[in-house]
Amino acid sequence: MIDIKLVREEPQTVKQGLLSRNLDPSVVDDLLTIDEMRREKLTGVETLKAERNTVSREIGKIKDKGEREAKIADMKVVSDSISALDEELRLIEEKQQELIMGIPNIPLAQVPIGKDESDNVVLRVEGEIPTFDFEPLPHWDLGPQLGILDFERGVKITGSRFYVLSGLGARLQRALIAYMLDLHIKQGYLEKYTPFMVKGATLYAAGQLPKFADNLYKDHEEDLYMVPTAEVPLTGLHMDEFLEGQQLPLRYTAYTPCFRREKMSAGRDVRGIKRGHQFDKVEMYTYCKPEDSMQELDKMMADAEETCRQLGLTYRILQLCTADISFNASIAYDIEVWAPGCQEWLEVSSISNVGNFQARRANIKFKEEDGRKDYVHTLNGSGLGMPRTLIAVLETYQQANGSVKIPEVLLPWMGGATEIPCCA
RNA sequence: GGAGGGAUGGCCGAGUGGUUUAAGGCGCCUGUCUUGAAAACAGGUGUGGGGUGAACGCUCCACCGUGGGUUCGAAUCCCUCUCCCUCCGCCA
Repeated sequence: MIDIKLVREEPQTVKQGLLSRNLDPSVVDDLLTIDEMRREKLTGVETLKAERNTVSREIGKIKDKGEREAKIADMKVVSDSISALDEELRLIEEKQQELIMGIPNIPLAQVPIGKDESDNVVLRVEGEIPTFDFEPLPHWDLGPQLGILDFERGVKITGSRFYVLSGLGARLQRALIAYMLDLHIKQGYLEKYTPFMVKGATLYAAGQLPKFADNLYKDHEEDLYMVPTAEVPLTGLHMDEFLEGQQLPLRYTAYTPCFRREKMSAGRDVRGIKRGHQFDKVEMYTYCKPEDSMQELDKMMADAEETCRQLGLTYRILQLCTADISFNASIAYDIEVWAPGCQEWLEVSSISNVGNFQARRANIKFKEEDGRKDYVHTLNGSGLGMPRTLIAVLETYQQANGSVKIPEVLLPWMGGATEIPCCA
């Protein structure tokens, strides 16, 4: 949520932010108009309330019956006006809130302007595009051939875009998760195990509601949603808290499954397991002071990148342009790994500095010993997203005989297996 | 699922319609005293929003778990929901 004071004081900044995201800036003027109305209405009703408070206190002390009755009658009229004005004010505030909740974060000046994702900037590519002396298979052929990936039964028990991992395939994914969590712990993040379901208020705080309601799975009788990313419960952790300055930065890592309807992506990426309604992810999340957030962004980037490097994957770093950074983000980078079988770059991580955008919604502040108070900055990044990392590992480490070698760093979790044999 | 109890400031805790403008205590901050500290004493100490001002500030409104209601006036009365505790039942 952006600051209404910023809209008031620097409407041009906000408009430019919207323009850079290719959005209509006229909402800023609407907001200014409604804010003016709101303050006018507020001043009026508060004056009446002040009067009522004073006179009501006097009424308690008045002994003369006639005088007392007269004042009560007067205040009844005042009270009725207050009720009416309060209701008008409520509607105005509701409208204002609705408008402000719909405004995305303002991109930082260094974010490249772009029209769509094709304007993202490839900052660098790490590792060589691997070459094979045989035709590398895409995972949708390789997985079933190895007996570790079962599309039909996933569809049978749940529906399209669901699959079952089996044997060493399931174990490989579990190894990836365990390895990533352990790595991030070493990098200074505290592991959290959170609920996989959250209430509506938590999703509002994280910026997922109201805008992305379509993408969420919701319980049909309670106010409970399946998490679309661990970012949501990790934001919720410190919702409505005043943190001590000396506690910061707080760095967390968590594994959760993620549940998304993917209505927007109907028909896209239907082949294989690249995009499902349920996927696993290890997330990194940082709360810090505003002055430290760019440095924390660099750290989180480096920490996510280290995962790809240790896994021996070929990857590239993209700086997202204004059109492609998420609603919450002020600046963001993606990490994409190369999948030699399906011959494409797969997004396995998106790392964002959210600034105080989420902290405002979630009401997370910190206090310094010298009395300074401010909203924290939050950052989030995947480290990494699961099925796609699994795809890249399978496709990168496949051998001519049809087997798949296990990357060195995963061996401690593989129960002695060093490869997935071709007829598992 | 059933029965009962509870939710008040950073913490403890009083408060069943108007001298409560949330008592008192603890903690914290400032000052006096002291070489320094402790103790003692005095003062201060929440969040959000509005108005005003160059600024220290001044002032008003709201907030006693949530959302409604009754009333001239609600922490206090009524309804709703949430959460916590105790006991019973069921259960991986």
